[in-house]
Amino acid sequence: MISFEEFVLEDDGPIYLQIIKYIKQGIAAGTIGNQEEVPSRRALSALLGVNPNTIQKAYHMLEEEGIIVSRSGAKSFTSVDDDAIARIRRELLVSDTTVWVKSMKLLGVNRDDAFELVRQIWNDMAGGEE
Amino acid sequence: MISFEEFVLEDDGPIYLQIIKYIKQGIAAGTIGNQEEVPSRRALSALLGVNPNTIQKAYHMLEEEGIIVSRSGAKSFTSVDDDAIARIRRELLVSDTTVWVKSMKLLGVNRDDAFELVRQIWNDMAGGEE
Amino acid sequence: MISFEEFVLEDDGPIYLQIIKYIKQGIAAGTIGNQEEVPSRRALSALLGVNPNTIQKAYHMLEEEGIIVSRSGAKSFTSVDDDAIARIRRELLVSDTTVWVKSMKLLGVNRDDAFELVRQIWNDMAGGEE
Amino acid sequence: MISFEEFVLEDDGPIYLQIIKYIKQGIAAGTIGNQEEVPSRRALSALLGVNPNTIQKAYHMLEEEGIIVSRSGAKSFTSVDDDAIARIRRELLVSDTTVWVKSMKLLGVNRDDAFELVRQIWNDMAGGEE
DNA sequence: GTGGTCTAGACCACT
DNA sequence: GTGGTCTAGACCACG
Repeated sequence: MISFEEFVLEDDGPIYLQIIKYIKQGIAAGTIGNQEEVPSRRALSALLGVNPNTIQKAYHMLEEEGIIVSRSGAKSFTSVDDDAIARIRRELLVSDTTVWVKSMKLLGVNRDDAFELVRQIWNDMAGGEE
Repeated sequence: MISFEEFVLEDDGPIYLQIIKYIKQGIAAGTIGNQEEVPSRRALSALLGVNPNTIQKAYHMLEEEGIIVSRSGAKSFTSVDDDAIARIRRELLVSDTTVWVKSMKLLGVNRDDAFELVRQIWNDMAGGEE
Repeated sequence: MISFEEFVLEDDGPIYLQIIKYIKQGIAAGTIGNQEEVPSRRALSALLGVNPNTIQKAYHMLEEEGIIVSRSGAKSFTSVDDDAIARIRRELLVSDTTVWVKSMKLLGVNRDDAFELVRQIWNDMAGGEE
Repeated sequence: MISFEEFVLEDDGPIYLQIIKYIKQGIAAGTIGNQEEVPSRRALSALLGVNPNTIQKAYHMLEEEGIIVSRSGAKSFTSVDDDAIARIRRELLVSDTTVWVKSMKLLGVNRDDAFELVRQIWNDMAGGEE
């Protein structure tokens, strides 16, 4: 069963996109495996405090991407082979890093200063690889 | 006069927020100084190809934050002292970098691999410091 | 025993309403008589390939209308006198035909062209009187 | 401008399908022409007493069928050439007539009796071709 | 309990 | 004012 304990709802963009990104990140990180059970619309709706329809929209788009499969009346599961995982992982790595690099350039920071800033922040944060 | 040459319109979120963020980043980067003239609503509307109302909305919110003020008829100017600039800059640097580091850790990327990925992407992008 | 051989499941509206309409039409047509046995929930569920709850819902509404009643244990039977049959039949004939005539008039079809269209379609369809 | 004076909201099926059918019938009957203005979402929403989003759904599906064209911020218009009109007309004629024929067969009415019933009802109704 | 669909209301960008 | 999108709540069929 996919856990949403780590999920925090931002008020940045559409909620359904935040959910999609969270699941993709989990798959790319290996936290979410293949044929893993997905929380029901109602359960996740109650947990996150959003409307079931919003969850439905996120799941529906993931289903169109082939990342989860749903059958009416039955539970839903992930469906990701190794190729799909690699594709999702690369997609997230490039998009997130591009956003950050763009921000650094806009702030007039050169690459070495940016790396130095990362070194200061990286170790202060918990979790992940060291 | 504030330049919008570096500005690229994304289809992420509301346009007026993108404009606000661009100006704040410019101030933080030092490319936009104090008492610098802001393009007229009409001119910026034509340059970016967006509706004048959208520009008006962005300027209005910046005025409420005290970041731009209207003087001498129709022209508007920035209004930020050095302390404000330094504060905004540090805030943006830390928050954007923290977001990216968090994402890399979620994806299980170690620091050296993350740096290597940045090196690949940094030079492929136009603009900013080299 | 009511036969469901002629029944075809559409994807128009709620299934339980389709079942109710089918039985009412059968009564109006005379193919379903008074005190005729109704298939068990389980049997009809298996025959139509729909969920037993859906059958239950249809039967429950028919019971509330007094059209079927439960007798002698689990078996259910129809309960309609001749006057009721004639009234239902006339209602269905007039309402369905009125709907069709209204549609033809809206489309600007005269009566003879409408009849010619019916002749083309009537024979292509299976079942019913020839 | 398309008129909705003749439109009556049934509680049969989905509202957006009723709206789609009404517009298609108008096009097939010649009541609605090419390049004719379509009521705005808000205006039709207020007139029919339904949510603007329901109108939006109907219009969106009509746009996917190429029957109306919409531009953001501008009014919407129909877009139907003679071929499209003929296609829509045939589609409605066959589907409506098929429904009626199916109903008559289920009620055990033969073709001649059905025709006689139509003759009784046809002239009692106002409008359309005589 | 499950997933799927329809209707409702608010917000955004644009003319 | 216009069209487009996001979130919300209720209902239906199904296991």
